[in-house]
Amino acid sequence: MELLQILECSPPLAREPLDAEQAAGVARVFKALGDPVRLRILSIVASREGGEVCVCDITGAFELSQPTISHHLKVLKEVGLLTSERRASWVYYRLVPETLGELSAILGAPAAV
Amino acid sequence: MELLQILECSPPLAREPLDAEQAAGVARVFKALGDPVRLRILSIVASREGGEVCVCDITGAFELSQPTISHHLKVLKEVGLLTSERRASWVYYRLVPETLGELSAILGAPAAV
DNA sequence: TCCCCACATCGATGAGCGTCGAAGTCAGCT
DNA sequence: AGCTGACTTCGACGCTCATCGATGTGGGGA
Repeated sequence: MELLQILECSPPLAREPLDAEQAAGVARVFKALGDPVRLRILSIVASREGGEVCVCDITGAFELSQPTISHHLKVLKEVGLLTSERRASWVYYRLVPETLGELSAILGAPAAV
Repeated sequence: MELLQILECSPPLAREPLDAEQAAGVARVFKALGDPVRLRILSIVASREGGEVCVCDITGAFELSQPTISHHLKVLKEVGLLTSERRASWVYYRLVPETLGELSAILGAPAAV
C-alpha cells in the first residue's frame, strides 16, 4: 500500500516495461506533479532554506483561496512528496527528498548511489 | 516545440521556486506522465531494443481500444516525449530522451553538467 | 481499380479534478 | 469561558479527461 515502496521497486523506464501495479503507483505521483500550482508549491518548499514552510507563506504566493492551497498540499502529502507537522497554531510542510529521488531514478537518472 | 525550451530553462525544484510559466510548461509534461497507460506505453518504447515500436505492438499489450491507445500516443507526442514516423502502412514511435533527461534534472538529479 | 489493413480523428459520455464559500477543528490568548 | 487566528474539511459547480464506437485517411496488394 505504501507508495514509496512501489517507487523503489519500479525500474527505470528505459530498462524494462512497468507492470500495471507499478505504473499505477508511479502515475499517482506524477499526476500530483501535473498541476502548475502544486509544482510551484513543491518548488517553494524544496528550495526553502531550513526546509520548512508555513501554510500562510504558501498561500501568500498565490492568488488562490486558502482552501484551494490546502487541497493541493493534501494531494502532495498523500503521494509522499511532503510531510506536515503542527506546531502551535501553524502547520509546517517539509519535502520528502526520497520520493523525489525515486522519481528521478525512474525517469532514467544516472543512478546516483 | 517550445516546451523543451521551457524545460531547459527550469531550475531544479530544490534550487529556486518556479515561476508561473515554467510551472505551467513542466506541469504539462508531468500531467502526460500521470496516467498508468501512458507510463506503460512510454516504458515499452523506452526499453525497446532498437528504440522503435509499432502502434500495433503497443495496442496488443493493453485491453483497450485502438483509438484510446492512439489518443495516449498523441498526448505523449504533444509534450515532446515521443516522436512518430510512418513507414509503409505502419507508424513507429520513438523516445525523445532529452525530454526525459530534462524532467529528471528538474526533479533534482545530481546536476549532470 | 477496388479492397483491406494500420492508424488517426470525431462525437458522445461518464468519471475525475480544480476551485470556491461555508462550516468545522484546533491552539493560544484575555 | 469566550474570542481570534491558522488550517482543514465539506458540498457544489464547471471544466477536463479517459474511453468508446463510428468514421475518415493513406498506403499496399490483387
